[in-house]
Amino acid sequence: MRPRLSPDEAVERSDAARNRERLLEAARDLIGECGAEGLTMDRLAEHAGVGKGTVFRRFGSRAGLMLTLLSESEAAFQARFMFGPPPLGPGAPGLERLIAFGIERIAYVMEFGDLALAAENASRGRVEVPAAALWYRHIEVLLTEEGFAADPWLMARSLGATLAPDRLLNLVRVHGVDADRLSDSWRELVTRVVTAA
Amino acid sequence: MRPRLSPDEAVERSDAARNRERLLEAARDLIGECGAEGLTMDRLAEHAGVGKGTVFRRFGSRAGLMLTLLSESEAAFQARFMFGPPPLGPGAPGLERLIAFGIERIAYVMEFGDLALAAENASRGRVEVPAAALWYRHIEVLLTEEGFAADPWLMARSLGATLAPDRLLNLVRVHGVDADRLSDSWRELVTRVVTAA
DNA sequence: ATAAGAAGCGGACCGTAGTCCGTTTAGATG
DNA sequence: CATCTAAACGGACTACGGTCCGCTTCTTAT
Repeated sequence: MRPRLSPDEAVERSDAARNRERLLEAARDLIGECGAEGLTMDRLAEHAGVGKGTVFRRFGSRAGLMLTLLSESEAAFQARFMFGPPPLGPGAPGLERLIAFGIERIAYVMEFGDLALAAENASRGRVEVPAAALWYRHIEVLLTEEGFAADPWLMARSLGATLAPDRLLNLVRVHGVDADRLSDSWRELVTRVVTAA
Repeated sequence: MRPRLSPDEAVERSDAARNRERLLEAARDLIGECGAEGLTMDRLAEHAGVGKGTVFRRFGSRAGLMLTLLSESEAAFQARFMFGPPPLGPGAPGLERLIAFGIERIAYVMEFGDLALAAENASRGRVEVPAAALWYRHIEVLLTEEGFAADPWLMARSLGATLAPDRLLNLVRVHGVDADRLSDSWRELVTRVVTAA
């Protein structure tokens, strides 16, 4: 009898693995050529030499694809604020970590912004980027650590909204704001929020 | 010779006016039936008995249509915070007006959120809702009035991001947060930002 | 090796926003 | 009333994201 595999340990079929590699490579190619917003699922399928159905089978949606492309850099970012050296990682006071978090996030968006933007726009009904829950939680913990008692859960989300890629990119690209100015404003914001009135 | 009219005083042709009325009525009908997200441009055209091209000629895009539908309530909202009675309108201290502004905005989004959401999603490249410039300016002025000196322009936009319809609706619909809690958090936020450290 | 069944595959198909362009018509002119 | 022209019209067309389902291929048990 064929051993039933639990979903976790299900093995990927070899052809499936090959196609996934092809698709990711093709995706990076196309993004390199045309930018993230120039990547369409049809062109990706054609460029990778697979059917369109395969693309959607792998990644579920365009957003899912973008998320996959982002995952390494996202993971690296997460690792840095959770386990890395201070002031971003543990070891520094909460406020300093909060400031560092925003500044690093701003830098991150400057680098991977288009991709993050494409990942956010789940076509149907605003699906939240899964990593976001982690950032919010992180901010919430730091707020609490600094003695912020009034609904830190919600305040974390408000502060996090300030760092949303679409907003930041809009400020930079349309209004010509630079990263330093964004960082200064973030510092001012969180400092005032944390400092008891 | 036919007098040349400047673009401002160009008169709308009678058939155009008739069609616009038909379209707006049909749009309100369909939204009443299916909600804002259920309104498609094809169905609108059919329901109004006009061609699809006419719909786009009138409103430019789906977002433009939604904006038009919102315009009266938007105008009313603007009038209230610019000329209405305190604490929302002039006459109250800046901080109180700021608090009132957020609370009213939250209430507004609870009422017209879907429409506002549909108006925001300009399909091509993040066009800013024109009214937003006014809100931001309003917040900026109030911040300055309260003695906030560190880049009030940018801080106004950060605070404004907190009140974005997609975010608020997500909190309410997905996380079950209610308007009062949002209002409390807003009060806390702006109070801390305005109160000098 | 063979058979069986699950996993994967592909591309026709759908709904949607938005564009294009040949045709119609309002309404001003004489 | 006849004429003329710019504005308005309409619907076929494109591009895109996403779904569906009959066919193919990998994997494993016999």
